Amino acid sequence: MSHGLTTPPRPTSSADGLNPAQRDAVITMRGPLLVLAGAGTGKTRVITMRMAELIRQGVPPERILSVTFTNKAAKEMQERTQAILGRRMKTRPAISTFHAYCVRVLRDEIEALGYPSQFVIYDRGDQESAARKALRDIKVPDAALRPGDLLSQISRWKTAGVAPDEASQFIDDDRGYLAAAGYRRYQASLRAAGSVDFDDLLMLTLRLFDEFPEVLERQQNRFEHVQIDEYQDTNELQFRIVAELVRPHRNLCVVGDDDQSIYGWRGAEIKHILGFQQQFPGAKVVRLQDNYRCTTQIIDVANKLVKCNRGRHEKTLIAHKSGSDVLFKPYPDEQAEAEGVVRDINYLVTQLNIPPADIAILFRTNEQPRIFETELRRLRVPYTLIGGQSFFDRREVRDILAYMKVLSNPQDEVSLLRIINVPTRGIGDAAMDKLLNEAVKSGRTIWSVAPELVATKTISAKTYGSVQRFHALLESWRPRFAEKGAMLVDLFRQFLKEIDYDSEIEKQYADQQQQVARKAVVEECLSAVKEYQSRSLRPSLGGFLEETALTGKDDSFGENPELERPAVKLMTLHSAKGLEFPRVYLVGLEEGILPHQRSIDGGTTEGIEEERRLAYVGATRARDFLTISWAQVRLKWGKMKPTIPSRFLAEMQPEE
DNA sequence: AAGGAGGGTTTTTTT
DNA sequence: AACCCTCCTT
Repeated sequence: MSHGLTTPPRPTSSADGLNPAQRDAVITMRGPLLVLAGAGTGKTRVITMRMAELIRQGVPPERILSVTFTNKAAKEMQERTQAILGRRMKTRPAISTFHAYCVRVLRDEIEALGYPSQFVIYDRGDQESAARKALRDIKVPDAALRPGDLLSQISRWKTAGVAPDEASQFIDDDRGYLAAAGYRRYQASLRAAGSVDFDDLLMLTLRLFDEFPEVLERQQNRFEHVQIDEYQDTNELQFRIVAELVRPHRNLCVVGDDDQSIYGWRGAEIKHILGFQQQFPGAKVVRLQDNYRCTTQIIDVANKLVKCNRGRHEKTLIAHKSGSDVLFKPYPDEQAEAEGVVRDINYLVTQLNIPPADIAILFRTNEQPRIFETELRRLRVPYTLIGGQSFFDRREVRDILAYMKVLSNPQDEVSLLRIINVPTRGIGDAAMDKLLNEAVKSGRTIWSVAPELVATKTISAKTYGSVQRFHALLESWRPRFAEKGAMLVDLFRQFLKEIDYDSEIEKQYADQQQQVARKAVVEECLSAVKEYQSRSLRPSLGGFLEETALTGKDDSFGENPELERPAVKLMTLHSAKGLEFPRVYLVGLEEGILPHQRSIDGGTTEGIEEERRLAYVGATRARDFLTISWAQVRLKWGKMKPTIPSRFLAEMQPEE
């Protein structure tokens, strides 16, 4: 049987769902291979199988690099491989996200680029603060260019490999001019703090590869095989890193589904999966179209929907089990929608004994779950909100992480700015403004310009005293945290006591219950540190921060992983990628929400097509039951506004 | 400098 | 409706 474009597979008796030719290609092939795997065709299983087979054939595990999209997926793959191979695996395959892989390379090699090896990774919140500060430093008012917009422009530039100095060549209007200036300032301040953002991790790795052949060679020699999951979501930088890595042997296996590409806004380029055969001539292509997850009814609806997209590899999923019809439910308003959905769920859980964990509510934006949460709480249905901003965006968590960052890195001005007056210690906005202006102007730290400003009476002696005291406090604690074998949790608890962080909470929240809840959040942070310390070989504040930046919510915080809790799952369509549930409620199918207003306003077909793929991803998360709902009236900024049913509804049920 | 009242704005998804 | 910013008072 020939390789190349294989025909849709007939289901075979083999449990892996591959026909012999595919099996052959997937498992034994070297050289470039593209596995086009539709939703629910078991692509993770295929990639794991391949890895296990390579190891069986004698490839040392550590010579295989598997790149996944999330840390959660990495962990899962690690476990599956372990389960297949058990004791035969003496070493472990390198399984990680792109970013985690880059961090490992950079920790060893980044000094060549003039960065400290102990660089700090800025998470999304830090990036926003840094962008805000950059705009402040160059005196751009918020109205002219929002920090969020600056960030996405910076990200686009970085992904395209445009350095700060070059950015002005790529602008066509005043906003672009401001953005270019903002980019220069932003990057300079990260540089000065020895910090990197997510894009830097990729960009700097690529720069190392480009400028230091011996570094590239070391990495190339490390791996004999590279495989990438969710290939449809790779951006330009990731693509180029991979291309460099596999250049000597071309043993690259990528798995993905162009119909599930939902990160275009983050720079993901469908062209990489669509053009794989041009990029890697001679590549074999295997299509997996047998869906083992959903019912015929669900697949039918999903197929109809995604067929409306133009730029895609043609394929049609084939379902293998029948179930009940997909339900389409209009509700008078959003309140009724939440009540209706939760009433259904409550019935399933209490009357039919369906495990709550079998049920998911999926939505487009993070403002949607609120009302569902309220209903779930009212009926006492256990639920968890996945992702979103729940934990990490809480003020206390951000404060605490900022303190840790400042303690582990004196240069981190962005974090310092957040906490220098939290709790209030007499360093007000006016004084900070002057300190920062002088610091920016002379390119020094606020600590070193403070004496001059007090001498010229720019700041008051009282303020100066507070600044000095705080500086001394940080300096006295820093070495204690840096000590070898320091008990991080205990130290940090003492530290919080000394700065009297509790007083901040008490001041901020009048309500007793709120205070208790917020203090519990602080405790949660501390237990995360404790947990990290007990598991880590050489624990340090920096190590903890790196982990939280990279893995975020899944691992380092929270007792048991959110996803495994016996509760109804609430999450955005983006977070639902890669998951499946017996029962799914896809809510808010309205113009302006799905497709999102911003994509509609963008006016491009690609924008709408990505929204359509998002709906497609949502629908195909459901194994057996899918309910799609929308509200006919929705509360927007305190006002009821009639809605227009999503265009996707008509596409999913064409005869109506 | 700090806290509180009043007014204006709200535009997505996340490694 | 909720949040953030600004201005005002202490």
